[in-house]
Amino acid sequence: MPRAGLDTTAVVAAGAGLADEVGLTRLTMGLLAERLGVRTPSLYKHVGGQEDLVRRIAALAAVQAADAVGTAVQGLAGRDALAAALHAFRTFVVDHPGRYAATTGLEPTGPDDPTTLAAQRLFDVFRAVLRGYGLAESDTDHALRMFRSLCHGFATLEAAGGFQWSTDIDKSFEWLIAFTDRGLRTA
Amino acid sequence: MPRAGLDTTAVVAAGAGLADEVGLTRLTMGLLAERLGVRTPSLYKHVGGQEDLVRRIAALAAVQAADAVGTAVQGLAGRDALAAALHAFRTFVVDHPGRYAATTGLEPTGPDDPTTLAAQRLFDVFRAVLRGYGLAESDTDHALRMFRSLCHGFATLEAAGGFQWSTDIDKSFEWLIAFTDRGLRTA
DNA sequence: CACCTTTGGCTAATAGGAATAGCTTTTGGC
DNA sequence: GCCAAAAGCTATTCCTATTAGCCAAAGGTG
Repeated sequence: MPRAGLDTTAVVAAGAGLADEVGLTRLTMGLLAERLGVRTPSLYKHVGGQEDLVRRIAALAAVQAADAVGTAVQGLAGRDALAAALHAFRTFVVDHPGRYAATTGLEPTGPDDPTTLAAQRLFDVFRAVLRGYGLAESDTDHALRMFRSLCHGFATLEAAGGFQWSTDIDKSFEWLIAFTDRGLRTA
Repeated sequence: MPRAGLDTTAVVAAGAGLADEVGLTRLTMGLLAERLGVRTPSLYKHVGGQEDLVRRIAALAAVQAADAVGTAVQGLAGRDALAAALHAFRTFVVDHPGRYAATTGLEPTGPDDPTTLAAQRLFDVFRAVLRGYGLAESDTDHALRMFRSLCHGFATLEAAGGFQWSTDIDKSFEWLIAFTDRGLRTA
């Protein structure tokens, strides 16, 4: 029997892709194994189990989101940076709902948790965007949390199909950007 | 064997309570049955299965949240109403993380879905709060979505322990209220 | 009160997914 | 070519959801 040549990274990447396709809740070890052309128990040579797999997918998602937002923000400041960051984040979540879902609802195990570290990168990018608004030092953490709540809330609601009625979601998003920009400038 | 005297409402209520205690993901039919002093299959006389149970818990949560926020807002307007609504919502989610989690991540089955109807009640309360700001008709839906994203994002992040570092969460929440009020008044 | 239908509980059994044990073969360094 | 480690496999266990089918309790009706 020829070997599949898997390793942890490949398994996690495939898991993330599969989660995006079928939804995180329907991501099963058997389905992932089938996708990789392997029997289920073989996966346990590369990941510790389903919980470990989800944690690793979450870490991957955090890194990728931070990269996407960081790249989008390059060379911009103020409202342009804000709009670019929000757009990039939203796009990431819409394109990768499964792996983003992995990041929600996991209690952090500690400060050396890879997921925590990856999330830190995303915070740093957001913090850089806020810097352009010249907030007082004492306001920065609050603004960061507000910012994160807004991004996370909008993204999860949209990904879950939570916005029911007909008004154009893109327009709402632009409105939200303008709203945030206004609020930050008058802080 | 004496009867336990269960009905659908009792099962759902117990399920919601248990979800709050142990977390929605650890809510199992066996655990719920044990809590009710009954064997697992008996639950299927009252609810259609686990998915149905979660939907019913979600509907319950939406109704209760709408009641809590609606009551808190009574007789208030403007910034006071805004602050009261946000506080009530946050308190509800912190006190009932399990049942609130049930409301997230379920695709709406249709417009006559009880969960959708219950959520509608919550929207109406929020809409009433916004009315106090005298927004243009065209802005209302956008503001409503923004509002909802903010509430949902903050609440889920806090419930998941997502706010890591040390800054006081209550202070951040007050800051968020002031921020929103400012943004809405200059809309 | 006897009867009988409905209802809510039970035991037993099925199905499917996660995870482990232990065997086997490939792979890569020497 | 030899050998230890790694990566796959089959077989098995455990746990949870769910269904089938039986039986007793409640409650209405003569």
